[in-house]
Amino acid sequence: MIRSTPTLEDVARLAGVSRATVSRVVNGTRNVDPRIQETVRDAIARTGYIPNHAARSLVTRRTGTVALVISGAGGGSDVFVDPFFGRITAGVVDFLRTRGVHPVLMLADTDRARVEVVEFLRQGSADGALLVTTHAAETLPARLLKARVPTVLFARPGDPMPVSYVDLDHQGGGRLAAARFVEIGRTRVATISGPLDVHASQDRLTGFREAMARNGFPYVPAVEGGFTAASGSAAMLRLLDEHPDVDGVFAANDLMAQGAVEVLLAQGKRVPGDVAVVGFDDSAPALACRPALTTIRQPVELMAAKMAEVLVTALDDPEEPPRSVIFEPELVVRASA
Amino acid sequence: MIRSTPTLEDVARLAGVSRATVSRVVNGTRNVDPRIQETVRDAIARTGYIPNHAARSLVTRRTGTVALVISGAGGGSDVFVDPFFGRITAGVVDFLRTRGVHPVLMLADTDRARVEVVEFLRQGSADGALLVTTHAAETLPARLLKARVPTVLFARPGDPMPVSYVDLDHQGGGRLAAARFVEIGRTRVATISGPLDVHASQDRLTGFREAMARNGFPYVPAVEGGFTAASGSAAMLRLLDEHPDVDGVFAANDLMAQGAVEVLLAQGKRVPGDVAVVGFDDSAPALACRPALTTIRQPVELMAAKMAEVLVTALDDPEEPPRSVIFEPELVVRASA
DNA sequence: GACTCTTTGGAGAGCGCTCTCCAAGGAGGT
DNA sequence: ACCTCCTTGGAGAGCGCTCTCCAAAGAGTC
Repeated sequence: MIRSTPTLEDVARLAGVSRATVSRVVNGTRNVDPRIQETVRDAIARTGYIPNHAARSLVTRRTGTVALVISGAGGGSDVFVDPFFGRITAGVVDFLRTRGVHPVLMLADTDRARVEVVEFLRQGSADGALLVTTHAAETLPARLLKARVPTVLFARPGDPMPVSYVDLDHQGGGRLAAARFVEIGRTRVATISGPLDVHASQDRLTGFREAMARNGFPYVPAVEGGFTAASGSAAMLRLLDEHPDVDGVFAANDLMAQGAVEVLLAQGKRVPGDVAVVGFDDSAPALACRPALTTIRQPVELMAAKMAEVLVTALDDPEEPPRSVIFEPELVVRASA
Repeated sequence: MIRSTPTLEDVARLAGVSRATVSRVVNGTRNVDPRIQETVRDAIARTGYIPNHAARSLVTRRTGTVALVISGAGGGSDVFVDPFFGRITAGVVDFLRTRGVHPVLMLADTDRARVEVVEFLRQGSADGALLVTTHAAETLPARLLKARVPTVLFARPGDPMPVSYVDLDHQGGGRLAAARFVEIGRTRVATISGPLDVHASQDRLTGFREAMARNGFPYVPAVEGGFTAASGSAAMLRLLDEHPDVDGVFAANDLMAQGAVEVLLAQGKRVPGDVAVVGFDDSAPALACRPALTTIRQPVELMAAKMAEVLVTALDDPEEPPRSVIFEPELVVRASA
């Protein structure tokens, strides 16, 4: 028997009712006589019927999927091994699965890729976009907005625009780090910042410096890193060269902190004895590092889940105005500071 | 102007041709007079036309997406922070994007989720499935096969069945590790295996033991771990307790090796001076570990890309018989052994 | 110049579903 | 007993696209 997949029509015929009725029991719209429902369900089971997704979304204009767009500067698919994006994915998937929505993974690392993302959304392959972007200069938010694609960003957009987003109070995070150094009496602190074309990096740096200034330390040396362990090591080397007497280092993420600790240890410094180190994120490397990192916790999974929630809500009510949700960071004291 | 998205019909009217002709120039099927093509393209540009995906796939029976299914035992979305899955994702995305195919992420950690995966595929939401499964008892391959869903597995199926897959020669990997210990003259080696309900774990263990036996070491103590750093530490502790004189440890993945090294160092042993450690995978932790891990490299990205390639090929030619591609592991010598 | 063959545009039939509208029948009110 | 209202099933019109089939016109052949 070469039966192709059964359609609504087949089920209706077998149950002796109309297509509309079968559709009603499948979707639970409107009342259907319980006995007829029974008959229909039976027919569905017997035929092994399953609704065709394309046909359905052709008329409903809904696909039940959203695009999860990762916009790296040019890192390509390397981003997937970054624990930060892993945590985002986890948070997004965790929320979406409860709503029967599926994420399709897209990379927006080249202009060609960006165009493809917009086309993907415009042709209705997904109902909306979750955009994880770090660089302030990213053009995708504006393009998506123009194409009227429901979008929620992870991190506020480079230029102010009417779009929903979730974000962290990065300045607050910087202040938390500063407070820790003050608390443990460090007086010669420096910082390894993230890439300065990233809002979050700037904010962490600003918050840190301002809080230090308010505590009587007008100048905090800073070296720019690239959010990788290697860049953290390099930055630490430079810092040590220019300020050999440094006794506290705030790194703008855990990976860089890890790199810094390694250099410090290799140079015979004790951590936190000689130099205290504070990281940022509280991701896996913070725990794996020796000594374990004191860090500023960013609830990435929660933020990602919220981002998904905001999108799904917006999808259900397109009239809703854009929303922003800002999360608060938290100091996690471990061994390094 | 409240224009809804333009359709083929709109473009056709504007260009003064039929729907079929516009469809032809959009899809590049059949010849169309260059001048008419010009007119049509112009009309497309003027209207901002973009093909509707649902309508198209309703008739073509193709969606241009595949499901990337991660089947964890019950770990939930934590898997996304595991560098192993990150590497798989990277490899898959890297290949698929060159072919204009998009992966939708799905978790199959509960039976309910497994049913949803099968339904998702059956209703034609995706053209095929990439299934990353470790546990030999996973039922999804069989279900997918029964539903006639084009599928490619990462790791061979628990029970032999006509399905395509990519895999690593895990036994060969175990042998490579054994050879290293023999080469550096270790005589009291033990191993921390992965979960034994995972084929790969069994194979690595078997390969390792057999090779050691062939070199005159009939018995290799083994403790079962769970592929996490913590489980590696726990296993090392037990091993040390039962065999205090151990001078070589083969851990079935880098994460566990990392955990083991930590315990060793904490107990005052030198690595590799007193105890040499060999990991498996060659993922990020192998490099981050101090000392850097000597490990068995598994080309995960390549394997994942191949998995995607095999699926895409099968999609284009459904008659093609199942294929299996086995990759060879490689010894990477660093500091720990 | 009549023929066949090739090229290319148009017409129209679906793909499988949802949803609006209509009709039939039963319940309730007077 | 009549009328209105509510409930519920069916008919049928699309949703936007592809693709087969047909026709017209041009090219080539003898």
